[in-house]
Amino acid sequence: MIGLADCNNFYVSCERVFKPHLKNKPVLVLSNNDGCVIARSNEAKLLGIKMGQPVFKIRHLINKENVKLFSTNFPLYGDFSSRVMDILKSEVQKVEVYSVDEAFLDFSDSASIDRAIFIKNKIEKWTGIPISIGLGRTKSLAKIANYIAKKYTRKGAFILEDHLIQRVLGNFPVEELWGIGRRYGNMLKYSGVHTALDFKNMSSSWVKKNLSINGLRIQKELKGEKCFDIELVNRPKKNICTSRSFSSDISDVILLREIISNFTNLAASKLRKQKSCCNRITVFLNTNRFKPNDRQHYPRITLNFPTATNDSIEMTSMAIKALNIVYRKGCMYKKAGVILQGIVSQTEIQASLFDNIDRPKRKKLMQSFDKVNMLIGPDSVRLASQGFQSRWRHKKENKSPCYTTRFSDVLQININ
DNA sequence: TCTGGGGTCCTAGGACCC
DNA sequence: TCTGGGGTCCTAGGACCC
Repeated sequence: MIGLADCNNFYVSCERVFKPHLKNKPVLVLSNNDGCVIARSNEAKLLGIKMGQPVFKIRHLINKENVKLFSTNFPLYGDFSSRVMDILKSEVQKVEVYSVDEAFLDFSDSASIDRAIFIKNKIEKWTGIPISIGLGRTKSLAKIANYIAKKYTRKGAFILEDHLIQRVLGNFPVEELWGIGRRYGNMLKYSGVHTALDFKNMSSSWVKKNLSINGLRIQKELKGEKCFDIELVNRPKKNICTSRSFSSDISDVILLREIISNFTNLAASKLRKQKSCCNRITVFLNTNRFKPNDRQHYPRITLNFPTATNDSIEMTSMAIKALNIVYRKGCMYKKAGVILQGIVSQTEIQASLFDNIDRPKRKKLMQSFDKVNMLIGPDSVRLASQGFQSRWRHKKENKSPCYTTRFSDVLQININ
């Protein structure tokens, strides 16, 4: 059996740990710039607030129902995530950390509802984060079991045993299946496939033709045939992207250079962290698509490095070169980003005959760069091109303290 | 006024090779 | 009548995930 542990309303739950009076109250966590809803408490879901909804469209509801808002606080969520994962790893031998709030667990040694409930309770007691655990023969079935555990059980745990599969699938909406998104969901319903059971009974060749190989795998998994294994090593990323929307529109090329320089440096440090180099860099800009009367421009350009690199200086000058090519004067840009591609391990680099950079020296420089920034804080050492302006940075008006990752934010308790 | 960020995989088609 | 066969690599676009 495979288990899926999934934290309930994860970001909201993290915020509630230090604000227990918000239990049973409607709470939202907002995206960067406090623009969209990215996490909702159950109470907020009941008010009809949707995932991804722009905040300004539900402002009246927020005021009327006294919904509590939080800006994102990723250091806090990241820290809680690793605490939860550590507990899971102490209870189960093989754990695949699937996302910030989800993990697949190998229950092949012993799968019982009591064991699942024990783990769930331990996590809640030790971290304050509520979690649900679902068990099934395959990852896809475990996902379904988790959905039921979360929605229909009190204990927060559920085992999808063989004799239940027929009935459960018959009542499970096809668009809720793992790997079936909105497009496929609509297409399936249009073809008369409404439940997971309908999907399971479709002809495999039709599924393969219309939903490609991955659709076929999902179908097999519903039949109990394992197609996705638990993966224990986290594979290095094949693409690394750093992008942001700005708090206001920007047309100033000098400022855009600073922004692109900052994005490139962030991406480069992610690249070095996983001990990789990249062969290509893409720079893109977007104007504000919600202002159709403004001049629209969505340029993107990819430049190749002569030799795969993870050197911030080399990468930044390439990125700025790219920006200078695509930038159009007079356009108001709302978002920009940098994507690194052609990622290879730093030990497998094809050297170039015409390379004129002193690689060993630069490597040492980057190592010191990273070390200082790790010890003193991000961007303590930076390239001059990164600048010091901050007017493009995010609006975060409701950010909670970093209770668990910053000494100055640690809670103080007065004992009388 | 105001609309997130970071990923993966698959497929088709074009350019190229012998 | 009749115009080969078998590959690789790369990229863009489209689907999906959290």
